[in-house]
Amino acid sequence: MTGTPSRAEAAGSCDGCPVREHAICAALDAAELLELNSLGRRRTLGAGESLIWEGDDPALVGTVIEGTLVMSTGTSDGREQIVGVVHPADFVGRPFGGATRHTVTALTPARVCVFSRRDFDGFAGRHPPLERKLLQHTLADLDRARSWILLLGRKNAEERVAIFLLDMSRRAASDGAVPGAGDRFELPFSRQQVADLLGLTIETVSRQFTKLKRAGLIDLPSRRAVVIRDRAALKLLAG
Amino acid sequence: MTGTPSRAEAAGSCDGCPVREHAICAALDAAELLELNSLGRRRTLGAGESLIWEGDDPALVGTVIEGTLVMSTGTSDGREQIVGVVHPADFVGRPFGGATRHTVTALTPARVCVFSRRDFDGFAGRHPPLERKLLQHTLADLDRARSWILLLGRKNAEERVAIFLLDMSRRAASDGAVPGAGDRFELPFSRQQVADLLGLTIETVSRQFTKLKRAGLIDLPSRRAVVIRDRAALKLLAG
DNA sequence: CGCTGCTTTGATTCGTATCAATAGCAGTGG
DNA sequence: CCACTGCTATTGATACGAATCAAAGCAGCG
Repeated sequence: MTGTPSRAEAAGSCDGCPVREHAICAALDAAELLELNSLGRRRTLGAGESLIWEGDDPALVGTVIEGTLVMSTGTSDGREQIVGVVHPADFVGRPFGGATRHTVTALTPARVCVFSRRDFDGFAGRHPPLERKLLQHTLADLDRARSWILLLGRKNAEERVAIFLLDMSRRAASDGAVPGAGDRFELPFSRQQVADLLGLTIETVSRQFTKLKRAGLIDLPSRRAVVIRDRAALKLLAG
Repeated sequence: MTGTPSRAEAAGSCDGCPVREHAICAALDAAELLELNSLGRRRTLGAGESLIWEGDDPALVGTVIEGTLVMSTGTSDGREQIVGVVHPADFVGRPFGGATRHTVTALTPARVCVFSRRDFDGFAGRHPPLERKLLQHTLADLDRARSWILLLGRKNAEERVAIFLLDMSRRAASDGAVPGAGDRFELPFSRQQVADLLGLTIETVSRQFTKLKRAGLIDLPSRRAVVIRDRAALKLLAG
């Protein structure tokens, strides 16, 4: 999807940044952007690499430029739960006090525009439009978190997997270059990670995948690839 | 806890408002507060009464002055899930576009300071400190939603109930007039509502309550009353 | 070609839901 | 004051879905 970064982008400027219009930065004009930019830096992450650890302090915040990341927590006895998925243009980290509660890990190679919380808080305080954009992003995150609560509280394994696949498909369609896409995509998640996201075990996820495949609703050409064959039926299962 | 409302408060002014310092209004000075106040009105709700319905539009937003409310959604086949609990000083409703996704219902008699979303959005846009406060509240809500995701995704019935009771106890202690309180409190929830909150059935909740009672960790003097007898043990169960 | 790690599949167990009945409490009217 | 009613909560028996335990299959990679 991304070609070679332009020289300006590589050098850490915001010109040609693919999320310029969608991230909170959209609230800033060129001069302000330059100022904010001088406070932060680009960070590249490999798949599996973590940006922030649970309980981290001094904390980092930032905007995802490229790649998919997850926020996760564990219970004391080792059970894991993914509590949020972070996509390009999403904001990550916890501004305004409070220790970071989650580990943030890249699932795919990723680029993030990061700031120390201190710097970011200060800058945001001087730029209300930025805070307004951040508020809007946060409200959207909260909506997503709440539908996830419904999924985890009241949906069974089949419904969870159906919802997950439709969700992934929608996202693939939205940022896919090809307009007709969305029916065929690569998951950024391993089976275990899908399980950690849906509050299930890897075995249950696997079984549900094969069940959907056998029923002809989806196809699984490779471990990470998914093809939606019968979206309507899938939506029905999603409840 | 509340005496007779002062004449000013009854008339709809903010003087002596019990959440003046904790709600988003804390960001405003006297003059601004007067202006905001002129846009809204007080609404009194009886227990069980709803303030906002799922898919509502024209939408309402506001600040809870007194009482406990819940935000809930249901699946098409009638399963219910509570996706958020709203306490005094909390903000409720969805500003900035997007249809309201949840029904908001009072569990106890409640007073809410309400605005039309349109009016509120406009006012907020002209008052950055208010938006900043709202952002902080929203970030806190998001944190709470995410710990709830962990609970629903990875905790068993016993852990869920233990966490719930400790949570309720903490809240009772924080707004209780008596400083030594927190070990004895009234639940604003029926058993069914506890079940809807914890993603369980009423029978499972009841069984866990009796189990904790028999184990001597809690006491249940009446349907809604709870006494914590062994907080340490309860914390252990909470995981 | 044979590791190594991920995924699928199978057998069984366990926790919670479901179904069904009883018990307790609050309100109502005799 | 007590029977009656309706509602909420508790308790019990059983069923079912997902977890757990265990093994085999499959891809990527030295």
